[in-house]
Amino acid sequence: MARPRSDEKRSAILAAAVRAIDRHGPGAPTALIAKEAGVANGSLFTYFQTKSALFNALYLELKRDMAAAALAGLPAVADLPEQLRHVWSNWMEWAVRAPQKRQALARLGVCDEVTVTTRAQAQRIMEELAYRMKPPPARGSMREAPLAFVAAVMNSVAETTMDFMLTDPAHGEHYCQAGFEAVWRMLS
Amino acid sequence: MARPRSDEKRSAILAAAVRAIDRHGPGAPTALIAKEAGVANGSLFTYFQTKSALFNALYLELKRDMAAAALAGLPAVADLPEQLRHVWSNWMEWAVRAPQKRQALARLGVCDEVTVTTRAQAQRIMEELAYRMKPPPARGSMREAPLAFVAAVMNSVAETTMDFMLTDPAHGEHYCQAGFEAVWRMLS
Amino acid sequence: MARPRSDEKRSAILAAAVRAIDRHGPGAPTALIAKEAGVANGSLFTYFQTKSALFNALYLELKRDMAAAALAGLPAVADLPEQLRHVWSNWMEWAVRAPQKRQALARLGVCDEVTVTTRAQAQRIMEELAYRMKPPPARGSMREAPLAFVAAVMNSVAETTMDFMLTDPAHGEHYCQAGFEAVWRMLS
Amino acid sequence: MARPRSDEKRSAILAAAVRAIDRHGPGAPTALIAKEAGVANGSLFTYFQTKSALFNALYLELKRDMAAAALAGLPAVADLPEQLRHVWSNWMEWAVRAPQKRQALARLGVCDEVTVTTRAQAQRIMEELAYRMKPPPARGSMREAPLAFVAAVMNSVAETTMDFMLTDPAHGEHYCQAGFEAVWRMLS
DNA sequence: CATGAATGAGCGTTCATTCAT
DNA sequence: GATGAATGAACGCTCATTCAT
Repeated sequence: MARPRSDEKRSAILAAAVRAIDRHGPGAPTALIAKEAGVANGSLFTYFQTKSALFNALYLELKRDMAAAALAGLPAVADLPEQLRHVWSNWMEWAVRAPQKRQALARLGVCDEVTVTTRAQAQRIMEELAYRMKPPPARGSMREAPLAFVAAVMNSVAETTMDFMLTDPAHGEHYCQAGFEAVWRMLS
Repeated sequence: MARPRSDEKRSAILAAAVRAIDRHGPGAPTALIAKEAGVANGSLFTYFQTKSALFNALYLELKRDMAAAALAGLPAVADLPEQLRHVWSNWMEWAVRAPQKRQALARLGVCDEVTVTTRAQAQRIMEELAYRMKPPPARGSMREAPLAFVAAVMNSVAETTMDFMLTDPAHGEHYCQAGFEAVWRMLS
Repeated sequence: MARPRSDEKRSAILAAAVRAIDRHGPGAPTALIAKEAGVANGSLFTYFQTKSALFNALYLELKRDMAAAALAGLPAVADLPEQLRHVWSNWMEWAVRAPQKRQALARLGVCDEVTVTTRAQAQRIMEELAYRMKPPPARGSMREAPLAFVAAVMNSVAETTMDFMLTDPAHGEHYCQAGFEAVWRMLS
Repeated sequence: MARPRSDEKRSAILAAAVRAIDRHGPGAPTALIAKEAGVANGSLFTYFQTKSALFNALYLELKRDMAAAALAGLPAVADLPEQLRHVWSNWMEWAVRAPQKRQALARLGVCDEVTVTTRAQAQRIMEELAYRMKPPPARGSMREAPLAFVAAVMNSVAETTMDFMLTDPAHGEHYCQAGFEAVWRMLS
């Protein structure tokens, strides 16, 4: 099957899915997503074979988006802690800037429709983040933990931090700081 | 008085719900839950006014169960690190012993049917855990973070650790150890 | 089967049914009726074998109540028009005084659960009213109409009049008058 | 454009609803209506958002149908009584010709799902009938009654007459006559 | 390819009636 | 007899997916 006509429509569907999942969770009807995207009900299935396929694609897209944001503008020359802080800030800022994406991603993360395969791909994306943030292991037993575990822990702390930043924006900076410190200690 | 409402049936429904949510997520049909519990479809609604009510009750029950397991047999006299390690071990063991409960709890935690009120109650339960584990803050900026945030971060690391322990049981002990160390460093 | 214990309970159920049907129509749950009557769910079925049986009994009771009210205090010696006006006034006053009964009766009148047998019995009750109101037929073709038809027409005009009196109480007297006049002309 | 919404199907649903309501009252299951209309269960909801919406639309449609039938072929030049008799005959004939519609309309008329708004629209339709039948008020107190009341009374007598015509068709003509006379006297 | 009507299995919940206590 | 929990068929409505246009 040739690639469907319009990349624009594909993107519109993905963007609409973000908003729909943010508001209604993974139970958001495909009809609603299509409507928000400005395409017909059935057209959604031209671009994604099933609702699951859409969700899997979206999950990866959001992970990539998040990772790219976190790594954006990374100063090549800077001492390690500064780099780490930069990545962390970027990451948290992404969540604050695009709360719908953040929420959609969180909801997709726990939804059965996202397959193990997809999750594995996503993990690989995240491991790069972890890799960049991980200092040379000096001591402690976390150093022997597989990268996947480190990445997952880091990610879960990040998620929690984002939650608090979004729920209580007045102290956003404070949570951001505390979250970073937690991760930093964990890793060092 | 007529046949009294049976605690046994109530428990059977809750237990059935655990299994059903473990397998099918919060979308698990009430009919399935009832069937697994060995009661009629409509009887479920004698014990819980709505599916939501059932889920909220179950969420609290599972949190309480988990907290109780974590705090079980806490040695009164022991130095702090030992106590912490004990709690952490209990906690992880609970997840390994009752993976369905663990999974159901995780799924309920991200489901819209669980209300803010219920979450607030649950948080209070978990804060006790955090309180017991929290060492006297000596330095660092985590010390100024509200207890809720500390509890949430700790919980998220625990969840991640459980995931790895359940997915890769062969290295369960290793993850348990690494997770503990992460939390320990974070807090100290 | 002996008559059930308490006539009081039977009456309480009937009275509760009036209120429930007034508010919810014939779809009112038996459980609600029982609750309003202050008896247990199942007890209702000790006094009335089925919901239908309850409704049929209530229908007759209300018709009787209405007819009795209409004929109450009928002056033995008075010219015909005066008697008729008296009956009509009584009738309308009943509706105004007991709007729930009136509404319940109206709702039961169009409900399938009330059987033809019951309706026939009710008609006999109403025919007495018609008989008392019917002047000696002098002319016109209504004179040849069967009493049942006359009674039914009279009843339908009365129902309509009641509706307007209850909906627009400010002009109640006016509608009462106009309704009476309509019936009077019809019959004379 | 995709398959357009079919007026044929819409009509089939309305017609099926007439039959279903005639037989089972407003409690008729939507599934039954859909089946009788030869469409899928869910298709009914493509044409009418809810069961209530269907009932409201049907109520208006039937009222319009009835009014149109009553006014059909009204001789332009004829003395007043003759015109009135013509309308009345048409009206009664409609009931005899389409007893299911008549019955469905009667049942819908007392059903809570038909809203006040719909009833108001229906009243406007019926007032035209009343207007055409109302002779120039010469005397009596009905002349001061609002048109709505006159229309309602006329309608209720018509309904009663229809009932007798349908229940006892052998004397249909007789009831038709007597009903007309009743209305005529009432109004004149 | 785009459209949106058509499909029908599936869901949460209700309720008349029964029956264990 | 009184109670109210138990039952399970039934209902209105949704929604992923298909397919006629």
